[in-house]
Amino acid sequence: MSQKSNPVPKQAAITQALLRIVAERGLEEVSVREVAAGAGVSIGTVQHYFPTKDVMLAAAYQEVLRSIRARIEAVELGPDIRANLSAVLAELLPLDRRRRAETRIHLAFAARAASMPALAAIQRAALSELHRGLTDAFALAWAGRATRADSQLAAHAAIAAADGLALHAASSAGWLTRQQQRSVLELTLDALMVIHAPDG
Amino acid sequence: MSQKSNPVPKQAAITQALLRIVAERGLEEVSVREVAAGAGVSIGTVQHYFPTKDVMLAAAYQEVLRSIRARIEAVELGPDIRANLSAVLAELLPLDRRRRAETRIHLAFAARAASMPALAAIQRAALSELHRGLTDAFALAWAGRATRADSQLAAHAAIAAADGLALHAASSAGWLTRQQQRSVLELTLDALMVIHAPDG
Amino acid sequence: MSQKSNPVPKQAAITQALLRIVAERGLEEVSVREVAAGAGVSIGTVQHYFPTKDVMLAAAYQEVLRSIRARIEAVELGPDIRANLSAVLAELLPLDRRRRAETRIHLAFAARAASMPALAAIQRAALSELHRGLTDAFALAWAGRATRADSQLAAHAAIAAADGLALHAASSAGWLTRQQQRSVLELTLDALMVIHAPDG
Amino acid sequence: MSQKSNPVPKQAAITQALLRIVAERGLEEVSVREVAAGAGVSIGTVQHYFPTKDVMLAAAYQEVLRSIRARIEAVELGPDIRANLSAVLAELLPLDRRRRAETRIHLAFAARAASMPALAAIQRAALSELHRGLTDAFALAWAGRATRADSQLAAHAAIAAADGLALHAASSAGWLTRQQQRSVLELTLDALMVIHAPDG
DNA sequence: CATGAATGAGCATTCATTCAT
DNA sequence: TATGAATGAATGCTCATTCAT
Repeated sequence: MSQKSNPVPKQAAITQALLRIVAERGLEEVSVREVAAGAGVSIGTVQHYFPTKDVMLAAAYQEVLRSIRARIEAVELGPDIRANLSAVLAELLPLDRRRRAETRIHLAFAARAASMPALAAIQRAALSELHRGLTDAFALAWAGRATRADSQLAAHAAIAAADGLALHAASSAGWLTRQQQRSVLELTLDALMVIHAPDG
Repeated sequence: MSQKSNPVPKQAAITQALLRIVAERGLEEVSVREVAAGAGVSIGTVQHYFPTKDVMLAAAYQEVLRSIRARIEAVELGPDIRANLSAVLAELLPLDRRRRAETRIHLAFAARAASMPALAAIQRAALSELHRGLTDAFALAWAGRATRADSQLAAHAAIAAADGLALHAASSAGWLTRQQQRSVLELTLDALMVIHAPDG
Repeated sequence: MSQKSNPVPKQAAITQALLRIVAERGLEEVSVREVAAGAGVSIGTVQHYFPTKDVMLAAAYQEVLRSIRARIEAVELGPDIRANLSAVLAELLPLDRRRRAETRIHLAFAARAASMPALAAIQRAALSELHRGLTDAFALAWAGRATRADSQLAAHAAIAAADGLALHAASSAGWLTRQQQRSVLELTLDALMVIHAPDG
Repeated sequence: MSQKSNPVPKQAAITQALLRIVAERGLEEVSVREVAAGAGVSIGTVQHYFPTKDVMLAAAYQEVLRSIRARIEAVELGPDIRANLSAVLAELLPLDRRRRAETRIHLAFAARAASMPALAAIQRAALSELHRGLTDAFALAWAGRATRADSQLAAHAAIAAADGLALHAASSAGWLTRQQQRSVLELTLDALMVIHAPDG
């Protein structure tokens, strides 16, 4: 069609279409048919790029995790570690349209990962990277006052808090307001920080 | 109807078969056929009790939540509130075979609830009940030193922590050992309690 | 329920419900379920009165033919044979709400009769009776000027004309206005009568 | 595609199989499975060409009407209009094996058209075309002695007579012999022609 | 690189019917 | 007389996938 570049490479159009369906209707509504229609290509084309549905799902999951990671990396980090933690973890909460979509997608894949080892591996890698960053942050904040193991545990607690909130917000629509999500996250982070506070 | 008793009422056999499939293979593997086979009844019988698949899913979800609630209510509560909180929330973690199955089921339904309002309503009711109990516990522990709102927030944080851990453990097999799950939960509860501690 | 009489005997309620479904949605939409629901009785009750669906269909067909025959017999016959013919055959055309329903029902059963001998036999009996009456009418009108065979043929032609019009009107909604149906029927009867007219 | 020719294109094989089932066992016995088996293709293939059953039915109906029209157009027309009318309308009567099949099919679809507007539209178009031709024939026969409206009415009467006879013959097996069908059609046409005969 | 014909297993659901009460 | 539990075959349809072009 276009003489030079492909403004939206088909492969990307396909994963984006898939993620749109997951966000709007859930992972169980994803079919090769629907994805092809959503991407404006033929079924054959979808399967040219992704030989099986599982491969397509894995690619889409990679894609959404890449997107979340990019957003986290884009967070402006300052000298206040506590504020940095808040800012980073807030990116995991469904606080705006985009994050709401991502959370739904993430939740859907997380649930499916429970019975699809390939997805579980992808997720573990993403969790691992985030956990490393948070551990470093806690270690820095508690410089000298806590062990590496303490920081790792706190990092686990922080991610669990954020993902737990995201889970509740995404699956029980209306259960937690945006304000409540923020407050609970702040509360948990405050509480965790206090444990090894200078005069704790 | 029958003079004595129905050793395993068919309706219960059907929901149990459904939950077994969810635990072993995931919610997306649930089909009326499989459920009927698993329950040892005909397809027609399944649909005599549950006119549509959605009704069947909702009934099964109710059932698993009832089961979790029953386990929580069976927890021996003592005078030590902090210990009670641990014991109750540990019931949400996949620490043994039974709880692992329940967590997978719960996660699967929670994800689907994101696009099935009927399931979301069921879940909200269950969350609400648990939240009330935890709020009371925090309020009792902090008697006089914190507002009701403080207790409610802490309760949200505690459930989020437990469900976040359960989510990670269930979906990223191997990411968190049982010991880590326990430690992180204890850490979070300790941290939350400290906030309004007598000499905090 | 009612202490004394059954205001609407269930058997009749069932056939009436069936005929209502045929008129509104077609014979292929008739199922034991729907009929039971429409009659306000249980499926078991329907099958108590009509052991199989075919029996139920036959009974309903008998019923609608009985109803048509009753209407024909209720036609006020006068000394003018030509007028009587018009009046009788007009009862077969879907000229008002009631006759429209009956025509649809009749057409549906006639079509099915092509592959259900039991229904064909019922229909043949009804046609036979009507044909006898019309033959007599033509014979009377043509007294002495035509053979019995001529009258029989004319009777066949008259019924065919009326049923053909009813077929077109019922199956091709909008193809023939009520006025057109009447005019075509009159034209055909006029034409048939003329053949052996006194000075033909 | 194929270098030479597709001896029996699958699409046609499918409609033919469907029509065979209708002729032999009735429209209510048509199922996608049976049609696929009858056409010697897979279920998936049937639904590749006809996404829904209704689309398949409509296509088959178009096909049978096309076939009837082709037979009518193949009738050798001569200078004798009255004879032409006979010849054309006789094509609508189930006088031989082929026409018997077509009549059964036509009747089945006509009945279903009463509750399927899509089929009704198809039928109306076919009726319209036939009606136009017959109107022209009557007009020609009555040149100068009758209005266009007279001819239209007579055309309606002629089609109604033929379709009425076909209806009776197809649905009440044995009710009308082939000879009777012919005689009644001739009688009706004679009668209609006489009305505006030169010395009528 | 991209298409779409073709497949057949699988899906949820509806069906008429049997049977015990 | 009337019910509804139970059955299992059959329904229209969607599915992921293969393959020839």
